[in-house]
Amino acid sequence: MAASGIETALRMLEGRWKMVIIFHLFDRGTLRFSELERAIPGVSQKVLINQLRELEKDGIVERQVYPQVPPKVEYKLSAWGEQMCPALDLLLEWTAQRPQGNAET
Amino acid sequence: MAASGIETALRMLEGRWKMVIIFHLFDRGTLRFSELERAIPGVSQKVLINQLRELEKDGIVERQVYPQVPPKVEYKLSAWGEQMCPALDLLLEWTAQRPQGNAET
DNA sequence: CGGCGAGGTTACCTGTAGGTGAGTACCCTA
DNA sequence: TAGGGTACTCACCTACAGGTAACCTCGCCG
Repeated sequence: MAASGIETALRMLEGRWKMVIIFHLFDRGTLRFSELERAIPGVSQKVLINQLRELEKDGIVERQVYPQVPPKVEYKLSAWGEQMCPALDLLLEWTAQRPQGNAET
Repeated sequence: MAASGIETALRMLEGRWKMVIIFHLFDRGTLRFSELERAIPGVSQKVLINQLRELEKDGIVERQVYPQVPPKVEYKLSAWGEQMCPALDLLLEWTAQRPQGNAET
Protein backbone atom coordinates (compact mmCIF):
# COMPACT_ATOMS: atom_id res chain seq x y z
CA MET A 1 0.00 0.00 0.00
CA ALA A 2 1.25 3.43 -0.96
CA ALA A 3 0.22 4.80 2.39
CA SER A 4 3.33 3.42 3.94
CA GLY A 5 5.59 5.80 2.04
CA ILE A 6 3.55 8.77 3.14
CA GLU A 7 3.32 7.52 6.62
CA THR A 8 7.08 7.49 6.68
CA ALA A 9 7.13 11.09 5.52
CA LEU A 10 4.52 12.07 8.03
CA ARG A 11 6.39 10.36 10.80
CA MET A 12 9.44 12.42 10.00
CA LEU A 13 7.47 15.63 9.90
CA GLU A 14 5.38 14.96 12.94
CA GLY A 15 6.51 16.55 16.12
CA ARG A 16 5.34 19.72 17.66
CA TRP A 17 8.19 21.89 16.41
CA LYS A 18 9.72 20.20 13.41
CA MET A 19 7.87 22.24 10.86
CA VAL A 20 8.76 25.38 12.70
CA ILE A 21 12.40 24.40 12.73
CA ILE A 22 12.31 23.54 9.06
CA PHE A 23 10.73 26.82 8.13
CA HIS A 24 13.24 28.79 10.13
CA LEU A 25 16.09 26.91 8.53
CA PHE A 26 14.58 27.31 5.10
CA ASP A 27 14.12 30.98 5.73
CA ARG A 28 17.45 31.82 7.24
CA GLY A 29 19.70 29.14 5.82
CA THR A 30 21.94 28.25 8.70
CA LEU A 31 21.30 28.69 12.37
CA ARG A 32 23.16 27.93 15.56
CA PHE A 33 21.46 26.09 18.32
CA SER A 34 21.01 29.17 20.42
CA GLU A 35 19.63 31.08 17.48
CA LEU A 36 16.99 28.43 16.99
CA GLU A 37 16.24 28.59 20.66
CA ARG A 38 15.67 32.30 20.45
CA ALA A 39 13.78 32.06 17.18
CA ILE A 40 11.32 29.57 18.65
CA PRO A 41 10.36 30.87 22.06
CA GLY A 42 7.91 28.13 23.00
CA VAL A 43 10.24 25.19 22.77
CA SER A 44 12.38 23.77 25.54
CA GLN A 45 16.00 22.84 25.03
CA LYS A 46 15.32 19.19 25.52
CA VAL A 47 12.64 19.04 22.91
CA LEU A 48 14.49 21.26 20.48
CA ILE A 49 17.52 19.01 20.63
CA ASN A 50 15.32 15.99 20.36
CA GLN A 51 13.57 17.19 17.24
CA LEU A 52 16.81 18.34 15.70
CA ARG A 53 18.34 14.93 16.32
CA GLU A 54 15.41 13.24 14.71
CA LEU A 55 15.47 15.54 11.73
CA GLU A 56 19.18 14.88 11.46
CA LYS A 57 18.86 11.13 11.62
CA ASP A 58 16.13 11.32 9.00
CA GLY A 59 18.53 13.22 6.80
CA ILE A 60 16.47 16.37 6.65
CA VAL A 61 18.82 18.68 8.49
CA GLU A 62 22.58 18.66 8.77
CA ARG A 63 24.53 19.36 11.90
CA GLN A 64 27.92 20.97 11.79
CA VAL A 65 29.97 21.07 14.95
CA TYR A 66 32.82 23.49 15.35
CA PRO A 67 35.14 22.21 18.08
CA GLN A 68 35.63 25.64 19.53
CA VAL A 69 36.19 27.11 22.88
CA PRO A 70 32.58 28.04 23.46
CA PRO A 71 30.85 25.28 21.57
CA LYS A 72 29.35 26.15 18.23
CA VAL A 73 26.92 23.99 16.35
CA GLU A 74 25.16 24.97 13.18
CA TYR A 75 22.08 23.45 11.66
CA LYS A 76 20.83 23.70 8.12
CA LEU A 77 18.53 21.85 5.77
CA SER A 78 20.14 19.12 3.71
CA ALA A 79 19.67 19.20 -0.05
CA TRP A 80 17.01 16.59 0.34
CA GLY A 81 15.40 18.55 3.12
CA GLU A 82 15.09 21.53 0.82
CA GLN A 83 13.49 19.37 -1.82
CA MET A 84 10.65 18.76 0.56
CA CYS A 85 9.52 22.32 0.33
CA PRO A 86 7.52 22.05 -2.91
CA ALA A 87 5.57 19.21 -1.37
CA LEU A 88 4.86 21.33 1.67
CA ASP A 89 3.81 24.14 -0.59
CA LEU A 90 1.30 21.91 -2.29
CA LEU A 91 -0.02 20.81 1.04
CA LEU A 92 -0.28 24.44 2.01
CA GLU A 93 -2.24 25.15 -1.15
CA TRP A 94 -4.52 22.29 -0.38
CA THR A 95 -5.30 23.59 3.09
CA ALA A 96 -5.93 26.99 1.54
CA GLN A 97 -8.53 25.45 -0.76
CA ARG A 98 -10.55 24.14 2.10
CA PRO A 99 -14.21 24.85 1.34
CA GLN A 100 -16.23 27.24 3.51
CA GLY A 101 -13.85 28.00 6.34
CA ASN A 102 -14.20 24.87 8.40
CA ALA A 103 -12.13 26.47 11.06
CA GLU A 104 -12.73 24.34 14.08
CA THR A 105 -15.88 25.49 15.74
CA MET B 1 4.88 32.12 9.49
CA ALA B 2 3.75 29.78 6.76
CA ALA B 3 4.45 26.80 8.95
CA SER B 4 1.12 27.29 10.63
CA GLY B 5 -0.83 26.32 7.50
CA ILE B 6 1.16 23.16 7.10
CA GLU B 7 0.92 22.38 10.75
CA THR B 8 -2.83 22.50 10.33
CA ALA B 9 -2.59 20.05 7.46
CA LEU B 10 -0.28 17.81 9.41
CA ARG B 11 -2.55 17.89 12.38
CA MET B 12 -5.39 16.66 10.25
CA LEU B 13 -3.32 13.91 8.72
CA GLU B 14 -1.62 12.82 11.89
CA GLY B 15 -3.05 9.85 13.62
CA ARG B 16 -1.92 6.30 13.39
CA TRP B 17 -4.53 5.19 10.84
CA LYS B 18 -5.77 8.23 9.00
CA MET B 19 -3.55 7.79 6.02
CA VAL B 20 -4.49 4.16 5.80
CA ILE B 21 -8.16 5.08 5.88
CA ILE B 22 -7.67 7.74 3.26
CA PHE B 23 -5.84 5.40 0.95
CA HIS B 24 -8.47 2.74 1.29
CA LEU B 25 -11.20 5.23 0.56
CA PHE B 26 -9.28 6.67 -2.35
CA ASP B 27 -8.70 3.21 -3.69
CA ARG B 28 -12.15 1.78 -3.30
CA GLY B 29 -14.35 4.85 -3.36
CA THR B 30 -16.93 4.17 -0.73
CA LEU B 31 -16.72 1.85 2.21
CA ARG B 32 -18.99 0.82 5.04
CA PHE B 33 -17.73 0.91 8.55
CA SER B 34 -17.40 -2.83 8.77
CA GLU B 35 -15.58 -2.94 5.46
CA LEU B 36 -13.04 -0.49 6.78
CA GLU B 37 -12.72 -2.54 9.91
CA ARG B 38 -11.97 -5.61 7.87
CA ALA B 39 -9.71 -3.75 5.47
CA ILE B 40 -7.56 -2.47 8.32
CA PRO B 41 -6.97 -5.37 10.64
CA GLY B 42 -4.76 -3.59 13.16
CA VAL B 43 -7.19 -0.90 14.22
CA SER B 44 -9.73 -1.11 17.01
CA GLN B 45 -13.30 0.05 16.61
CA LYS B 46 -12.85 2.88 19.01
CA VAL B 47 -9.85 4.29 17.26
CA LEU B 48 -11.28 3.73 13.81
CA ILE B 49 -14.41 5.64 14.73
CA ASN B 50 -12.35 8.28 16.36
CA GLN B 51 -10.17 8.86 13.32
CA LEU B 52 -13.17 8.77 11.01
CA ARG B 53 -14.89 11.38 13.13
CA GLU B 54 -11.87 13.61 13.05
CA LEU B 55 -11.48 13.20 9.31
CA GLU B 56 -15.14 14.00 8.96
CA LYS B 57 -15.03 17.10 11.09
CA ASP B 58 -11.99 18.26 9.14
CA GLY B 59 -14.03 17.86 5.98
CA ILE B 60 -11.81 15.20 4.46
CA VAL B 61 -14.26 12.33 4.52
CA GLU B 62 -18.03 12.29 4.29
CA ARG B 63 -20.29 10.08 6.31
CA GLN B 64 -23.58 8.84 4.94
CA VAL B 65 -25.99 7.15 7.29
CA TYR B 66 -28.77 4.92 5.98
CA PRO B 67 -31.46 4.62 8.64
CA GLN B 68 -31.98 0.95 8.02
CA VAL B 69 -32.86 -2.05 10.01
CA PRO B 70 -29.30 -3.21 10.46
CA PRO B 71 -27.49 0.10 10.49
CA LYS B 72 -25.55 1.06 7.42
CA VAL B 73 -22.99 3.83 7.29
CA GLU B 74 -20.82 4.64 4.34
CA TYR B 75 -17.66 6.68 4.27
CA LYS B 76 -15.99 8.32 1.31
CA LEU B 77 -13.53 11.06 0.59
CA SER B 78 -14.97 14.52 0.11
CA ALA B 79 -14.05 16.42 -3.03
CA TRP B 80 -11.57 18.37 -1.01
CA GLY B 81 -10.22 15.19 0.49
CA GLU B 82 -9.50 13.88 -2.97
CA GLN B 83 -7.72 17.08 -3.85
CA MET B 84 -5.21 16.26 -1.18
CA CYS B 85 -3.92 13.33 -3.14
CA PRO B 86 -1.56 15.24 -5.47
CA ALA B 87 0.10 16.75 -2.42
CA LEU B 88 0.52 13.32 -0.92
CA ASP B 89 1.93 12.09 -4.19
CA LEU B 90 4.52 14.80 -4.13
CA LEU B 91 5.40 13.92 -0.60
CA LEU B 92 5.66 10.33 -1.67
CA GLU B 93 8.00 11.31 -4.47
CA TRP B 94 10.08 13.24 -2.04
CA THR B 95 10.48 10.27 0.28
CA ALA B 96 11.39 8.16 -2.74
CA GLN B 97 14.18 10.59 -3.54
CA ARG B 98 15.79 10.09 -0.21
CA PRO B 99 19.51 9.70 -0.78
CA GLN B 100 21.25 6.40 -0.01
CA GLY B 101 18.61 4.36 1.72
CA ASN B 102 18.59 5.92 5.14
CA ALA B 103 16.19 3.28 6.26
CA GLU B 104 16.38 3.42 9.97
CA THR B 105 19.36 1.36 11.04
C1' DC C 1 -35.32 -18.59 22.60
C1' DG C 2 -30.27 -17.77 21.52
C1' DG C 3 -27.01 -15.85 18.76
C1' DC C 4 -25.24 -12.97 15.13
C1' DG C 5 -24.03 -8.74 12.70
C1' DA C 6 -24.48 -3.81 12.10
C1' DG C 7 -22.35 0.58 14.13
C1' DG C 8 -21.40 2.18 17.64
C1' DT C 9 -20.42 3.79 23.21
C1' DT C 10 -18.20 3.33 27.66
C1' DA C 11 -14.66 2.48 31.15
C1' DC C 12 -10.17 1.56 31.94
C1' DC C 13 -5.00 1.10 31.07
C1' DT C 14 -0.49 2.18 28.95
C1' DG C 15 3.25 4.38 26.22
C1' DT C 16 5.24 8.17 24.83
C1' DA C 17 5.72 13.02 23.30
C1' DG C 18 6.42 16.97 25.31
C1' DG C 19 7.34 20.18 29.31
C1' DT C 20 10.14 21.72 33.67
C1' DG C 21 14.12 22.45 36.15
C1' DA C 22 18.50 21.54 37.36
C1' DG C 23 23.33 20.36 36.36
C1' DT C 24 27.78 20.09 33.37
C1' DA C 25 32.53 21.51 30.99
C1' DC C 26 34.80 25.01 29.22
C1' DC C 27 36.57 29.53 28.60
C1' DC C 28 36.12 34.62 28.84
C1' DT C 29 35.13 38.91 30.99
C1' DA C 30 34.39 42.07 34.75
C1' DT D 1 36.44 35.12 42.10
C1' DA D 2 31.85 35.35 40.35
C1' DG D 3 29.00 35.20 36.55
C1' DG D 4 27.72 34.51 31.76
C1' DG D 5 27.35 32.16 27.34
C1' DT D 6 27.29 27.63 24.58
C1' DA D 7 25.32 23.13 23.71
C1' DC D 8 23.97 19.93 25.87
C1' DT D 9 22.33 15.83 29.47
C1' DC D 10 19.48 13.92 33.26
C1' DA D 11 15.51 13.07 36.28
C1' DC D 12 10.97 13.79 36.84
C1' DC D 13 5.99 14.79 35.67
C1' DT D 14 1.72 15.20 32.87
C1' DA D 15 -1.48 14.81 29.10
C1' DC D 16 -3.31 12.50 25.62
C1' DA D 17 -3.36 9.19 21.65
C1' DG D 18 -4.09 4.75 21.15
C1' DG D 19 -5.28 -0.08 22.72
C1' DT D 20 -8.47 -3.63 25.15
C1' DA D 21 -12.67 -5.36 26.39
C1' DA D 22 -17.31 -5.20 27.55
C1' DC D 23 -21.89 -3.56 26.59
C1' DC D 24 -26.00 -1.66 23.68
C1' DT D 25 -30.15 -1.74 20.20
C1' DC D 26 -32.56 -3.73 16.72
C1' DG D 27 -34.09 -7.16 13.71
C1' DC D 28 -33.48 -11.61 11.45
C1' DC D 29 -32.19 -16.48 11.20
C1' DG D 30 -32.20 -20.99 12.88
